[in-house]
Order: sequence, then structure tokens, then C-alpha cells
Amino acid sequence: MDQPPPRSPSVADVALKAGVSKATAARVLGGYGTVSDRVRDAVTAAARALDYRPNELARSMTTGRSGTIGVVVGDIENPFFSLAVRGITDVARQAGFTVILINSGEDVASEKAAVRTLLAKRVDGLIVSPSKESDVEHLQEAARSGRPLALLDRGSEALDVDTVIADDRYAAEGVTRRLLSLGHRRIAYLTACDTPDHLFRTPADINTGSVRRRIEGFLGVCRQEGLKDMERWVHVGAVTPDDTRRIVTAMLQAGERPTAIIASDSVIGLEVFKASRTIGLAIPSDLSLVSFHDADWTSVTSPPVTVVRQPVYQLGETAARLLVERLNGEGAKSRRVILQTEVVERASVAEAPA
Amino acid sequence: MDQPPPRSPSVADVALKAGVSKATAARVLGGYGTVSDRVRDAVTAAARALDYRPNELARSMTTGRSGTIGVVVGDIENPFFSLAVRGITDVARQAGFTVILINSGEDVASEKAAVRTLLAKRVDGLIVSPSKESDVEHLQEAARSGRPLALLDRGSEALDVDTVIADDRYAAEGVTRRLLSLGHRRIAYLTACDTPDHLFRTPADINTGSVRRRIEGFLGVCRQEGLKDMERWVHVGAVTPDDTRRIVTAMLQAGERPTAIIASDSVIGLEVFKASRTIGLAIPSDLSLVSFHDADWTSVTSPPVTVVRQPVYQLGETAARLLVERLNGEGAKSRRVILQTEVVERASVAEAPA
DNA sequence: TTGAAAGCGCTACCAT
DNA sequence: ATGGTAGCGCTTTCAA
Repeated sequence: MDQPPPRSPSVADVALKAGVSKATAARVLGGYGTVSDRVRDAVTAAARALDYRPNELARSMTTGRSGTIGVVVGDIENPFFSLAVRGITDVARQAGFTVILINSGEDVASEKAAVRTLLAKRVDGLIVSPSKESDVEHLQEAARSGRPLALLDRGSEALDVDTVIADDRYAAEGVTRRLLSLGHRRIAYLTACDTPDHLFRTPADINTGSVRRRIEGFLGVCRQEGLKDMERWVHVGAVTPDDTRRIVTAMLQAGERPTAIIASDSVIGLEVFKASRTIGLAIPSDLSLVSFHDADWTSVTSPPVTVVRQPVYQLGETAARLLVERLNGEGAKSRRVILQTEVVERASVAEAPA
Repeated sequence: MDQPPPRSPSVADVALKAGVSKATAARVLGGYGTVSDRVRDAVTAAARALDYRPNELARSMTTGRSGTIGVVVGDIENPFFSLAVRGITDVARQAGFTVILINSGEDVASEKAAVRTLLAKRVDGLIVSPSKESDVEHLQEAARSGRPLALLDRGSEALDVDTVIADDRYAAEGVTRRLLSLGHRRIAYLTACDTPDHLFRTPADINTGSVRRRIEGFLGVCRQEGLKDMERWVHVGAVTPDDTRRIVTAMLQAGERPTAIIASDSVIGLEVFKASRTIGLAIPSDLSLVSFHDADWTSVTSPPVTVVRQPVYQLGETAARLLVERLNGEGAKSRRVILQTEVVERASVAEAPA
């Protein structure tokens, strides 16, 4: 009548019940080696009777593979990342891997902790969307530890690892040229990336690779067209919707307000849309708006929003595929994949007001 | 000059280098037991020199705790789930747990596989948003296996476990009454939940708890008001945006079309919005729309959409908190938490057209 | 084809 | 305070 410790049955238990050795039971349970049909049946029956469940932990201990990949993104709540993560999980699952997800909040310290945790849990590989391109020693370490690493949406020159990004610079250049051709001269770029003093001076201030490239593209085209000092139109620190609202409102109510705004992601784009409406500025007659990320709602607003469509799902999918290939021992040198974007012209962009 | 196997250093290695026993090194490395300051320093130094990384897998093997909780949701890409998952991960992280995420695609078979995988990986606990209330033996099993389970957004009478849901029935009743009072009689309810023949007959056809309760509320109020046979206005199978578009278009172009539509989530709501616009039906004069889930974009459309605001983040947060408490040995009997919703009246609802 | 035994890296218990 | 040692559940030689 005493309670035996409710330990779940192990191979040893199954072996005992099946009347074979632990090794033999393990062979059929683990699906390796060779066993006679009779023994296989006996073991299978015993396992079923005992409701045996393999312990992946123990398996991982000896094989050295955990069947897990760690994913670190800024914020799963952001539709950009949730879509990318969907791409990752789909590929991972199909390849027999499971995904551990950690949000970094775009904070390097958290990101480091996340990577450490993941490494400690012995993930087989990592997919990281590094919050800072410059601060990557922890990633370097991960890579050196022998665990494959793939970078998502943001690269790093310093890191020789598989990388999947979009053609951000090119996209920004295109958008900027279009705006310029419509007569816009006061064009603002608004990003969540922040600097210590919340001020922007040079692209070097921006640590997020994808965003830095966009700003470089934006600034470059402006310079080409003879516009100078456009740096003052780059606004950083739109971290939360509240931040964004504050920044946009200030910007739009200033003496010399922008005639066009480029939003670095759909969450920011939405806030710009809201704020301009609140202030009473009409899009696109008073203000043109272009947003990165073709979020699903951007086509139903009035007016619908012109966006840079990024292949977000594929970004995740590709990163996962590269990683899985590497985990399977394929591929020698690291690959950098650049996925193409596309500008979806809708109705939030018009000629600059006189 | 020969390569020693690039095995990462273990406690034994650190102990050797520090000139202490394995047990002692383990004590400082694991942060348990007591050690002299001198020894602690020596071990710490050795660990640093060797770049020692604890192996959580091994630790889990002996402690029986993996520091991981498994989460199974329908689709992380759906803003509802990504927000709930954010709530979960925030709480989990703070409590020192890491999250393994699996999408079920609202498919019971996938859900079962997911639970099995998670159990095999020896997660400490599970949070599941069960795709079917009726089909829960795998969850029963999980619960019986001694690993705590918490249900998210959907309950099950059959399962005596911690559950966090919203007051769906109440919300649906309120929305229905409001519509009725505005003269609507042809009110459609549109959900992603599907039935084998894609036809709805009775709430018992709907296996997703939250949705079934809403439909019961909807139907109940209608019946109360003397409307009969409202079952024919319940449409199922709006799984993908394409499905939704097809269903909505057919419904709106039928001889007797609804004057109001209740969308079961924001993804569906968005599609209804798009489709009605495509068809040329004006919201709210020709068609009233109410959507569940106060997605961020619902306030910027023209007209803005009236929604049932669910405390989605808190749903996840609470589920995680209940689970963590249970993991810490607190709480005896299972708790069911019902979070309140709120109808946010915007401008997509008006009197029924004559 | 099957079995015995070593060991993965760690914790935990019992001595000292 | 420190060390010895027995496992955790599995895979993997090596023999038989």
C-alpha cells in the first residue's frame, strides 16, 4: 500500500518487464541497432503496458544533441517578429527541431543573458536578431563554442556566420527617391532604435544593422540630390507607441514640420497615422507616409498606406533552413542571403504640399 | 599538437585546475552548499580561465527540473496569441523559466504531438490553448504525469486544471443585445473554428471552448428576443484570410444578406472589412461590424471598428503566473480565472438599414 | 542478435 | 568545510 516514487518508467523498467537486457530494450525504444522481431514485439508491448515515455533529456546527455534551436528576437509581440518566428518554427518542426523562444527587448544585456541561457540548455543552434551590430562578442562566443548561429534581419561584418537580411538600403533609397521626385524636401525617418542621448548625428549611432543601412540609403540619396544636413530629420527612440506618439506630435507641431515621414516598422507607422489624424493633418495632402513592413492592416486604412513589403516569413524560413542545413553538417563557409523587398504603392504618398 | 576533443569543460575539469574535489567545485559552480571563501575564489578563477559553462541538461537530469515550460498555441502569427505569449514569456522569464513554443495550427493531432514532444523534453509545466475542448485525453495524461498544466483562453469541463479565460459568453450576449436593439435581425457570427462538413448546426459542433461560449451567448439572446433559427447565421471555417474572404463574399452577395457581422477574431474582422469594401457595402450604413480582439489597427480604419476588448496580455500573464505558483508548490486545488472583457464602441455599428 | 558495462555532466548523500 | 561516490536515463562500445 505504500506509494512507489512516481518516477516515470525507464528503459530498465521496460527491459525488466520484457525479460531482455537494458541494452536490447534501449535499441528498440531508441530505434537503433538491430533486434529480432520477437524481441521487438515483446519490448514494444512492455513499453505500452508501462506507458513508457522516452526521456529526451537523458538522450540529449549522451548524444550531445538536444533537438532544440534557440531563437532570440526583439519582441514576439511585434508582427514582424511573430511572422518571422512562424517561418522559423515551421522549418524547425519539419526538420524535427523544437524552438526555445526568448525576447531580448532589443536590449543587449538581455540578449547576452538569453544566449548564455540557451547555450547552457545546450541548444543545437541559434537564430538571433542581434539588437546591436557592434556588440557581438557573446555571439562570437556562441559561434566559437561550435554551436551554429544564424543571424536574422540584421547582419554583422564582424561575424562570419549565416545571415539572412533584406535589401534595406536599396529599399530606403527607392523610397527616398520617390519622395524627392514628388517635391518633398523635409523628409523624416523615424525608428525605434535609440541612442544614449536620444539624438541622431550619424548612421554610426545606429547599432541595428537593418535600420542603419536604411538610414544610410536615405541620407545618401538626399546628399546625392544636393540636400544637406538631412541628419536632423532622423528621429530615434520610438520604442513604445507612447514614445512614438510624443515624437511624432512634437515633430508635426514644430515650426518647420516634415512633409513626409518614413516609418521604420508597422507599429511606428500605425502611430504616425494615428497622431497625424489627431493633430488634424491629412494624409497624403498634408503629410506623406511610407512604412516599412506590409502589415495586414495597411491596406484598409483611409488612405491605405504605401509600404515596403519585406519577405518577413521567408526571412525566418531561410534563416532556419540555413541553420538546419548546417546542423546536418552541410555547408562549409557561411552564407549571406539578401532577400528582395518591394514597394507597394498605395495612397499615403502624394506631392509635397506647396 | 593533436586536437583534444573540443568538449566543453566540466566541473571535473574545473575541479582539477582549481586543485579541489569535484564535489567542492560543483558546490561553488552550482551555488549550493557551503564553501570557504578561498576555495570559492580558486574555483571561480579556474572556471573563468577554462570558460566553463554549466550544462543545464545534466543539471536537469539529476534535479528533475528543466527550468522550461512548454507552450502550445494555435498560431503565433495571430496577434492574439503573440500578445498572450508575450505575457507568458515575461512572467516565465522573471520566474527563471524558459519557454518552448509550439504551434498547433488548431489541429488536435499536432497538439497531441506537441504535448508528447514537450513531455519527452521534460518541461516542468505546460500552457496549452486546447484546440478542442472535447478531445483532451492527451492533456489529461499530461496532468496525470505530474506535470502541471494550465489552460489558456479555452477551458474544458473535463479537465480539473488551472484555467484562464475571458467572459466570452457575457461579451457575446452584450454585443448581440446591442445589435438587436439597433434593429438588426440578420446577424452573422463568423469563426475560424470548423466542422467536418463546414456547416454549423448547434454549438455542440464547436469544439473551441471560447468560441462555443460566444455562440451560445449569441444564440441565447436571439432566442430570448424571439428570433428563431439563428443557427443558420453562424458561419464556420474562416481558417485563412482566403477562406474568410470567400465566405464573407458569398454571404454578402446572397439574396438575404446579414445586416451585421460579428467576427470571432481580428484577423477575420480585417477580412470582413476588406471584403465589404470590395463588394461596395458601406460600414456601418449597409453593414455593421463588431470584432473580437482590440487589435491595434482597429482604431485607425474608416470607420474605426467596434470591438470586444479582451485582456489578452493578462490572459497569458495570468496563466503563466498560475503555472509558476503551482511549480513552486503553492496552490492545492485548481483555479479557474475569468477575465473581464469590455466593448469598445467605435463607429462600425449603426442601426440596421431599412 | 543480444548483453554487460562504461560514461555523459551534474547533484546529493554520507563521511570525514 | 571538503571529499568520495552513487546515481539520473540514456547511448554506445565491446564481447559473447
